[in-house]
Amino acid sequence: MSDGADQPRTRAVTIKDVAAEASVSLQTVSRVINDGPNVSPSIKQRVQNAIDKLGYVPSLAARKMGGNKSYLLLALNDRDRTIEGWRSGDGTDWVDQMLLGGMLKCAEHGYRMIFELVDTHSDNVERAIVAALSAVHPDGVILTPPHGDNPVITTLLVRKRIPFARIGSIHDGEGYAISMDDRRAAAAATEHLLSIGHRRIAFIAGSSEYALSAARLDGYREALGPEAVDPSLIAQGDFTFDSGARATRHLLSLATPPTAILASSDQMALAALQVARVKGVDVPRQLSIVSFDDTPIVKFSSPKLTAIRQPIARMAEKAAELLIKAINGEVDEGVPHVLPFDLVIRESTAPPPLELAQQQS
Amino acid sequence: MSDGADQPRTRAVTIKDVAAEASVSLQTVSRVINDGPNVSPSIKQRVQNAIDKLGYVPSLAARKMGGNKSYLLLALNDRDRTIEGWRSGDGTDWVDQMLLGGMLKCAEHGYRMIFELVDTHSDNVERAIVAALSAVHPDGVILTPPHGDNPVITTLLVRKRIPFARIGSIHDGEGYAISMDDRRAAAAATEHLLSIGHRRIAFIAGSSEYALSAARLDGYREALGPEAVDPSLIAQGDFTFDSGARATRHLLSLATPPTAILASSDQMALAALQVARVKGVDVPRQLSIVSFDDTPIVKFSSPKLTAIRQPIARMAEKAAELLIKAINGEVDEGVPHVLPFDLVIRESTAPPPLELAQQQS
DNA sequence: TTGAAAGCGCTAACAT
DNA sequence: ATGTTAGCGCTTTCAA
Repeated sequence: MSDGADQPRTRAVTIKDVAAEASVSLQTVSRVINDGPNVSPSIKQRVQNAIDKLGYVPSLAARKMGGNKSYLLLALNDRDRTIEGWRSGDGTDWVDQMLLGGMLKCAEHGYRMIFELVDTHSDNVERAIVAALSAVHPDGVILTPPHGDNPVITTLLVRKRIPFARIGSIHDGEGYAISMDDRRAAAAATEHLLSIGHRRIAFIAGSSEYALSAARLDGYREALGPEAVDPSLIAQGDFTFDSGARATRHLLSLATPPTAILASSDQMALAALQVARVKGVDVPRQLSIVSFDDTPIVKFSSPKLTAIRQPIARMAEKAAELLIKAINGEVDEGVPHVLPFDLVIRESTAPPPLELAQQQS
Repeated sequence: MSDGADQPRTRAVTIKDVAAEASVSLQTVSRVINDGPNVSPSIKQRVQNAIDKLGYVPSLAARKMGGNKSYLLLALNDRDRTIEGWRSGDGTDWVDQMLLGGMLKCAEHGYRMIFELVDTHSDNVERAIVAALSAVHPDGVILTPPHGDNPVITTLLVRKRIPFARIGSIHDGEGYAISMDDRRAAAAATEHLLSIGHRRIAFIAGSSEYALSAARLDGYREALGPEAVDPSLIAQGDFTFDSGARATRHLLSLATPPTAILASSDQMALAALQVARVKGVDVPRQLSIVSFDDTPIVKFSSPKLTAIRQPIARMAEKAAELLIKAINGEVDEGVPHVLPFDLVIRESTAPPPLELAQQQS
């Protein structure tokens, strides 16, 4: 095997080359790159020309070594949950949406987002995080559920003085809390159902481990009006398909079954749809269904599901934006950032059967 | 705002600290980290203890600066296509599957995968790639379709002597070609349809920009047998839903329409399904549909689609594995690596209507 | 088998 | 407004 000394191997272009080309010092080039002060327009132009001519791009590693910035944001996702989602092909596009929002925003500012999985359930979460931080040296960290609510992680980050954002985390505290208004979203979905005539609206709650589950339930109650809440129409689920199926079977077997179901996740809504089909209950004519999250699959079911759309990309974008600002010293208030959601009305919601609507009101 | 000089800010643990802790030189620690030769077991153990005690993890940036390895693999994806997929929420999990295979394999070997988008259609692809390479200095690059077939990119990588893998690229040449056997897969799908009695099997081709489109068409032709190929049953698509809908409308309006359709992508198959529904054609009783890719959504359509499953995760895994080996000098032959596919039979395929089957055979 | 010295490409602090 | 110097945390020589 020829040991490639045959070609003069194009050495990488460094700041030195640019400095030589422009006949200035390294430092001046560095100043131009970093948009630093005290560079005369003419020299700046000269350096810029050299950069363009040589196609110079600074090495991230070297920048990190020299200064104290790595131009890296680290996005931490739950390992088990993420891998399980990928393996099962459940159609959840959480990761994609977060890359969409996060990567593009980072790129805008010359940053890069490193995506990493962390095993939360292990008792040495701390070690795992420290390892990632030590290896990557990110300028900021993006925490996704449920990491944003893990005090081991947040206090570690605080101690290390690394700015971080908590996506999907509601409570305030250290780091930027970024979420959508789950309460209002549930209320909006409920109001939509009320507005088209439904009165017996059931709610399938999500796992109580997540703060947003309670928020959604609150929104549902609020929209209904306290006096109109029928506890028998509130079922407990855990976001999974199976739990949704179980809850729906229960609800539909009630003496006076609901005319609409608001499910706290797409999987549970899809389960409701399937149970309804099996029972011969027509959706949406006999039963309306609204789901939460709006992952891709709900657009491909039949009927397509009306859903609350979670603004994941925008949350990731916001997180990146706030962190980059923080890194540059533009400190933002620690106020929770609540992003708008969408209620996407598709085919799974319709007015209730006439006789039932009358009988109820 | 208090300016945190209150806490003694935990300085990062470096190789120096480990050396001091173990009372050895930096170099010895470096040797232990890199599993280098000439370290006595006792010292090695001592150093390892210090590493564990201090929770030391080497900095990627520093390693890159010192040596010539970055422990980074760069995965290049098509910018427009990827973003468009993310924005539209089309349910494609290409990126997820590639992260699944690539990231986990990288992690096994202490590597990291950096995911990056590149605008292929721009005339300065080269500049974009050079920029990414200069910034990241990856030890290897993973090219995804259609990048693996872009000579501008591959020759650049060859010139820079950066090992790379071409996922979904069939032809041999520089870099590791990793693909699934698209020809055999299309043939297998066609054979499945033949075996349950179909004779008029239509094929919706994918965009000719992709080499695999031709391979799939070849497989279809081959399984059918040259003499049985009816050119009017071959329609051109470009992987998108719309193109699939157009092709299907055309096929179903033929004087003697097909009893089965093999579509080169899930989106096109889903489109076929929808067009059939609109036209009142029952799937699978009057029309069978087989799709390519097996993204999550095809499991949630009704009927669920029979599909060829692309082993994306395994291809990414293979790519990472080959590259890491190459980096460590274990050169693999340049032989194309063809990975196995699955034909997942679900609900969208069934024997053709009896009268048609008879009339045809 | 171990250690010491040099340098990777950059930035921060300090000149000028 | 520009240049010079000293590292950053490692690995790669080379020396012992």
